[in-house]
Amino acid sequence: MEAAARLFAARGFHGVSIEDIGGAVGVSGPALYRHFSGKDALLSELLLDVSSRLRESAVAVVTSCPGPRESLDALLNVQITFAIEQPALITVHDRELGNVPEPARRQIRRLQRLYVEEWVTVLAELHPECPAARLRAATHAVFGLLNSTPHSAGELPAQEMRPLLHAMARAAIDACVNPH
Amino acid sequence: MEAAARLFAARGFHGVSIEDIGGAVGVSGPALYRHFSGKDALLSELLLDVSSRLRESAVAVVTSCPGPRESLDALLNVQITFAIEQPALITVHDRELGNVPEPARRQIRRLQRLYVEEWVTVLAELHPECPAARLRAATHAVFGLLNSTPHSAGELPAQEMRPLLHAMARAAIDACVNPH
DNA sequence: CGACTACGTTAGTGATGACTAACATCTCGT
DNA sequence: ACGAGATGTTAGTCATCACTAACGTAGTCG
Repeated sequence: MEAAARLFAARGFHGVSIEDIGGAVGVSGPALYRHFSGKDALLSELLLDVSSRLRESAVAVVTSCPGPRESLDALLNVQITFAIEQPALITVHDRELGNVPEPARRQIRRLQRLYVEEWVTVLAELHPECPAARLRAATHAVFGLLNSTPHSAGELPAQEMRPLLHAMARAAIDACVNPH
Repeated sequence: MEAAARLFAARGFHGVSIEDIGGAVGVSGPALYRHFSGKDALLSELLLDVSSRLRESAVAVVTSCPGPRESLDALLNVQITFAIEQPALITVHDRELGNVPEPARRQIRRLQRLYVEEWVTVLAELHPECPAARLRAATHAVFGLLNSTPHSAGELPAQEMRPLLHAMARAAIDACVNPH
């Protein structure tokens, strides 16, 4: 699945063949059908895995934080860690939902929506006067900011990237409610 | 080309057939070969068009601005307008470079790099103490933020989206150099 | 009129790719 | 030891798709 994620991120779902994925892990082609019922199922499992891990982390982190300020910091760290350590998964996660067939598609959308709502809830506690739609748009914008790591890969070492992204995202969120 | 951009954005380059593109504009399949030498050429032309338009706008705007502060505002407006009005083009632009064959690929990369350097130059004038690598990473992060519009489509009307993105991006950039 | 060009059509063709079938092999528990 | 299940392999099959060929039909200009 890791190999598949890397290939899907690089060339897109339809640009990768079963043979490619098998080859990347040292087996050849149809061996994969012993583990996945098909190419679609592989993608579904990938996205379900990512979505549920993200949501689980978010829930865990928010419930164990004393207040919204700390929750937001923790949410930022979750997403930043994911974006830096698993750039391929992040890339596939927000590009390939359209290629997932219908039963799984709905479930993935649901998990993604719940993850976003986790953010929006925390932000709403911090800024009760801000309408939810605005907070949702801001959340998506912050995701875009944080998920830019695949594009700036190699520009900066991870140890510098991490606080940079944190500071930028934090500032962007504050600006969202306070247009200066 | 607009139809192709929409389809590529939705399903990925390899997920769209020549027949699909033709069908979307009311002709059927091979008619497209009267206008493009092939599917690759269509994609190349799309990306070349976008990259050069972006770079041209950036150069025009920067040279006609009195100072870096105004230049940055103008650059933000260029990118925001593009992201809001042409979400499909923006999506294709930062996803499908890997599917462009080699002669055109290099040229597109060059234009993209020049566009980024336009931003980095302006930012360097505003923050001379900040290393260029950091500014480059921040620029990519801001692009990610602004290009999030396809994800939050429909959340917010464009008239609200525009100043929101502007404020968030502005704040993120300031935070980049001033980690608070 | 009559050639030429621009632009469309339908009917192949050859390659690629997802998936299946039939056939090894390796590791077990008994 | 041995049969069973898990996990490979190679050799098809069938659909899809980029692209070509051959042909039709305006408009345009001599």
